Amino acid sequence: MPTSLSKIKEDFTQGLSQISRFWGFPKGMGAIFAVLYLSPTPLSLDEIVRETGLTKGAISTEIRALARMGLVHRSTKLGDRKDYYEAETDFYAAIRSILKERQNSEFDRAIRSVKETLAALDENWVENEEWQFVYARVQALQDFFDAIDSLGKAVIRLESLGVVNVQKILSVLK
Amino acid sequence: MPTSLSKIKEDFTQGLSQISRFWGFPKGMGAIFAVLYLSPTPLSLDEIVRETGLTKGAISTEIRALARMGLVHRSTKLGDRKDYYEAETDFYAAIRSILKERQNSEFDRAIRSVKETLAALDENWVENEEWQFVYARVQALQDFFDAIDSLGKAVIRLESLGVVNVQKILSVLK
DNA sequence: TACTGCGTTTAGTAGTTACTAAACGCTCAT
DNA sequence: ATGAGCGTTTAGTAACTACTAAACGCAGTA
Repeated sequence: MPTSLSKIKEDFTQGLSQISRFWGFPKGMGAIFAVLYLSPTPLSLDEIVRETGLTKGAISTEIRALARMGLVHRSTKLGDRKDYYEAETDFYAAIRSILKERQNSEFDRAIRSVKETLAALDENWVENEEWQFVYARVQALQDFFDAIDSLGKAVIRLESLGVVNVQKILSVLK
Repeated sequence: MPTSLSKIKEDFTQGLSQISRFWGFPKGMGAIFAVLYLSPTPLSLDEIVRETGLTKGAISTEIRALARMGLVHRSTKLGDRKDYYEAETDFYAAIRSILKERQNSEFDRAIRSVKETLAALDENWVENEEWQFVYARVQALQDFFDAIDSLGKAVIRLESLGVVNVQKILSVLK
């Protein structure tokens, strides 16, 4: 017995909702993106209301967040007062946009605080065991963050290279 | 005017708390890890109470989560009924452990649901435009997840390769 | 046996979050 | 002007989360 296409779409939307929630975003955000992503044409706010069951207000605020992240784009038709929204399909571009958006966020300030700890330790150099121990540990954490950061920057360049290059990276790491 | 080492430690702990919260974990979890990470010796539960200001109960539950993730290790001394905890310093090992722990989590089930959508589409093949469109989009998302997954697996091998190799990767991508 | 010192579990709570419902303001058409 | 049709903002709420305080269980010891 075949499953209907609309049922499949619902399941897909459900999946993206959970993924969204896992990453700390509202699940509605994932649902909105899913609906747009599976639509061949840009959708109006009311159409999204119909597809997701959310209210206009919620969608309005969440779609603004999605747009800031570069995951959806807003467009208009001439002689039509509605806004229309469509999903970004280049995920690497979206990631780059998200990371840029995040630039001055809580996250980066937190990461930076580790670097500041290191600086504070430098300025208050004392020649004792505890100091040396703390310094080494904080330094090690900083190195780790730097490594992750470098890799992150590498990832967001994948778009211009094509996914095939992932294999190249893996072969380097072998 | 020099800052005291204990003040520096506090700031560091504060920073890790925020990082922890950003990743969707309780901020207390970050604080506990920070305290352990900056301690040259394993600490007892009561010592962690003293350093963090949290209650035993909270620390008890959160340290269990940290242990599951491989971020802290529990040990005991002979003839001492206390447990002692210390931080994992090999972050790549910790990441590997976290990903393993996550294996059957909500996240993986969600990711898997995309693959299931693809399978459902395969089983209900119909030769029309909408079907083809949806199939192509879901396939593209799946490809993206696969690429990220490959990179993730690459990252957790960095430990055995040394951070230098990050430069190698970057040069490949250049 | 009772006591002491552990870690754990549980009940309750303050704060946060993801929403809804509805008022609002803006822009265009009449 | 007035009204209709948009998106946005706001006030309120139900559900959830990260904690606290305190009871609990379970050793080893006197």
